[in-house]
Amino acid sequence: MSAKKEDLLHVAEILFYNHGFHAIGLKKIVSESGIAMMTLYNHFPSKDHLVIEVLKRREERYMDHLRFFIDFFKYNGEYAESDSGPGSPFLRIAAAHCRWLNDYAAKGCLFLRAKEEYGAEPEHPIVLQVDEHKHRLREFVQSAEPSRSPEETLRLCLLLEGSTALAESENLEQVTRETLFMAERLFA
Amino acid sequence: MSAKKEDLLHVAEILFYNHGFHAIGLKKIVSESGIAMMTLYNHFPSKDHLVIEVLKRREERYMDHLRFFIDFFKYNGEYAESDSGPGSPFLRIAAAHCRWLNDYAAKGCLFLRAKEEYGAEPEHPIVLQVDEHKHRLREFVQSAEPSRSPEETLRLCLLLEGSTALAESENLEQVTRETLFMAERLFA
DNA sequence: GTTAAAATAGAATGAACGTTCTATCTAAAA
DNA sequence: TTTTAGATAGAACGTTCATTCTATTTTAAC
Repeated sequence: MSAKKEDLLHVAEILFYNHGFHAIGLKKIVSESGIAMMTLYNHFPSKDHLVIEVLKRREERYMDHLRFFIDFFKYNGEYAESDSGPGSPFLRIAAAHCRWLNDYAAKGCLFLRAKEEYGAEPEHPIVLQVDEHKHRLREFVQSAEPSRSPEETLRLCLLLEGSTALAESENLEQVTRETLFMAERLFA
Repeated sequence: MSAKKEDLLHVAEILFYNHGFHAIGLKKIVSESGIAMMTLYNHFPSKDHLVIEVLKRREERYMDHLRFFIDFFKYNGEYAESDSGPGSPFLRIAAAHCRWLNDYAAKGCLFLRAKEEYGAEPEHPIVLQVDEHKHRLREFVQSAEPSRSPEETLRLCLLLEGSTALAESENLEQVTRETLFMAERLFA
């Protein structure tokens, strides 16, 4: 991947996340990333393709983040104040997700936001990309602790979505604390 | 309130909810509601003012819905399959909210969506309107069962946000079932 | 029935949109 | 050194945006 393309995707993700997909024009993206309009169209045939690539790369980073911090919390019990040790994978996922919120996601879930903005067409490629992402995330959670029932997996996903949404309007530290408390109550 | 203004706000809310705020132009709103452009500007000085009025009315309907179904579920224990009777206000709020999701909110929280689309300016009137709405909602939850701690109130709000978000990508009946299950586990 | 004010339809405005075009520049292959 | 292909900057295209203007019609008061 060329350095210009990296810059482009980096700037595009920041602008899309801060302003929304329809609110940001390609001119702002190329001017802020210092590349030419035709270079953008050389790498991506349309704005929609750029959006999809941004989503793919964010999913990759989010999943890497989860995997990294699940392991990290395994050896550092800081996901909760209890003495119960490193905790189950479910608890570590909750902690890793809250860390993601703190570091990168103070303005909601970019995937849901994309689905909301393009969701009037349920077969739109961007919408399908988001649906597939949410499916993969649920499967990741399930496979992290296969002994859990599908219902328990859905409950953890609900906690993750809830913490993301609530952190948009409430104090993140409180949201994190209560998310981990609820996860312990439900999955201990 | 004139009938034309009612039509305008009704159509605007549907279009905003289905397509997003930036994606919908005023021309589509006036043409779909069958009124003149200058009539819109006679009632609302700008698109932002129209958005705020749409949000105000949706909050009113949502709160009325909650109040109505909290009472309804008080005398009809259908919020859960348990035999525990009509349940606490917290449990009834969870059930009423899931009913709202089923009837009116399959595409996420319109308030959060507004905050996300206009949130680049934290002092934007639309953003402030959303912040105030979320504050009022939390106070409503707290006052519905004053014996609950602020932490418990935040936990229920997290469940509400989580069910709204998760219902965008998962089956609503499953989401409802697990939301009520979690509420019972946490607040029984 | 006349008059004053409000509401109407639809065009006009200037800016921004996604996309394409053009003409210049860069850099390796021959 | 010349050739060739791709990358570049930025203007141009046709459309749509929020907002304003104009000219006509409707409404209500006297």
